[in-house]
Amino acid sequence: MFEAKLAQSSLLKKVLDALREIVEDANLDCSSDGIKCQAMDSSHVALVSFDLSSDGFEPYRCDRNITLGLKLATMTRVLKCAGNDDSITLRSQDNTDTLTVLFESPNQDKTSQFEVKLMDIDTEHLGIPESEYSAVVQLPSGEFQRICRDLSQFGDSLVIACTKDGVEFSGSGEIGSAKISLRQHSMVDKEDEQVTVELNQPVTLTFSTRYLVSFSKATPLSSSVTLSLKAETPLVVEYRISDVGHLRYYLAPKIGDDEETEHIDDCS
Amino acid sequence: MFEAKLAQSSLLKKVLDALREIVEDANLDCSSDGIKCQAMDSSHVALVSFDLSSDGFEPYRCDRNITLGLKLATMTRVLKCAGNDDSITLRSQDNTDTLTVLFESPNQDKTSQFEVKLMDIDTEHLGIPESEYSAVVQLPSGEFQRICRDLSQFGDSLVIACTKDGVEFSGSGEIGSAKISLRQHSMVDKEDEQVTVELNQPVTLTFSTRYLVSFSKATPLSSSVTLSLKAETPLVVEYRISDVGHLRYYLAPKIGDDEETEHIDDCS
DNA sequence: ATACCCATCC
DNA sequence: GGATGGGTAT
Repeated sequence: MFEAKLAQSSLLKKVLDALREIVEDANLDCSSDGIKCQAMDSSHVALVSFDLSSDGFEPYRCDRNITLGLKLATMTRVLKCAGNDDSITLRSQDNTDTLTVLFESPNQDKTSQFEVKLMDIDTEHLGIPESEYSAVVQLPSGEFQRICRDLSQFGDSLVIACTKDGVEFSGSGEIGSAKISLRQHSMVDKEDEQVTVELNQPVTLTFSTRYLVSFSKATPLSSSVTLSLKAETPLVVEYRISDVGHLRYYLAPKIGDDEETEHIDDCS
Repeated sequence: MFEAKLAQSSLLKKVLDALREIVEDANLDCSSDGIKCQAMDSSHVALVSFDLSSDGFEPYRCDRNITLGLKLATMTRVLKCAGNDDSITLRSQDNTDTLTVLFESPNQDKTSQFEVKLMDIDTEHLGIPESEYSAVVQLPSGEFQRICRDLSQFGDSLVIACTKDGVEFSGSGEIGSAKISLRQHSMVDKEDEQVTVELNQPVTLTFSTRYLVSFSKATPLSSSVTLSLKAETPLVVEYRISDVGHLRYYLAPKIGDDEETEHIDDCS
């Protein structure tokens, strides 16, 4: 028996929104620790994973490890049925291929219950090596989203260059070229509006703009985002989910003259 | 070398929005006086021009006269990348076909720089004769926009009739007819909400509603607008841009039974 | 790529 | 309540 109740169904909605553009189906791996998920986009260029600790749920019960294969389009439909402040409970009996989703309104006056067919999803679980990154940039997530969106007007590739002074995003295409610079400044009142660059070594890498735009759909999850860069290593884009866990994207840099994006599993 | 910095990039954005529906490409004529622009719509029915005095820029530098041929769709994309309170700097070296656009955030922590290819645009510079108008109407720009939009539901033609008492806008079409009257009243608290009619002679003229609706896209530039009317003379719709200059549209009245809009250069 | 509708912010 | 921006649908 698996049962997990989250006070804010909206949180799960945001997580789903953050995945939807990247993957169609995903396995939730549920254990006594909590819920983990790892999924690759269909072209094997990007990987997304998230971790929700059991501490974020109340109650949380997972008698034995269970994998819930979800069709995200279905889950999106279901989650649209949640009220803004509804709680959400996920429940699955062992040896069934069904997930029960239950929404409860704050005042308990309305409950909505859904039964969703589970899928059997082929999965390749990649171990992601811990790296010492050349640069770790933290910036407001809204700023990152804005930059990705703005630069998407200027070509398919987005260059991220980190120096001790800050970080520079650039792109160029038919209509012209664009370069956006953020200066490091940690002296700001609000921690969430900081831009910080932890630099071991200056680094400049090129990525597919389209994927970065998709990644930034996770913006509602956190007010800030961190980018971890290292040559010939997938970029990590991480959104912390307060008190519960995190959501991370991985994207291999484009390499060489043709600036093709490498498959992420070519870079292991 | 040409360089002009405007504290409010939003001002230039509004100017572009005011042109976009009328013309696709436009030449900015830059001199030590400032930046002027004059462009005709593709069917030669309407003309738009604006004047931005060098006083509105700081710094402003224009070593020698230079014409910047802009594709407005490109400039629109670039200006979308500006933050709300960013300054904007336009810069062009002599003998290049490139315009540099630089946005700087108020706190200087973010800068965005764009390189845009300039165009070579055929231009016919019309001299616009000064006229003694039969009537000059001033009204709140939002009111004018609302009236144009409302009357656009009632036919392609919009009649403007000025008398000593005020101004009357009317239209009629298949679904019925509409007449909107504004009484002159200069006794209002706020000058911007006044409706005034300076009348030399009562005048009633008919215009293409569609163009007037387009003109009223300039509403964000000024809280009031003036309409200058005279028989057989292009209507002038003027928005003052405080401290910097103005933007004007010209539109020949429809004449005769068929109520065809005359080409503006037929009326010189 | 453009237009319409919905949601969020002022 | 209105306006602006973003997302979705055509």
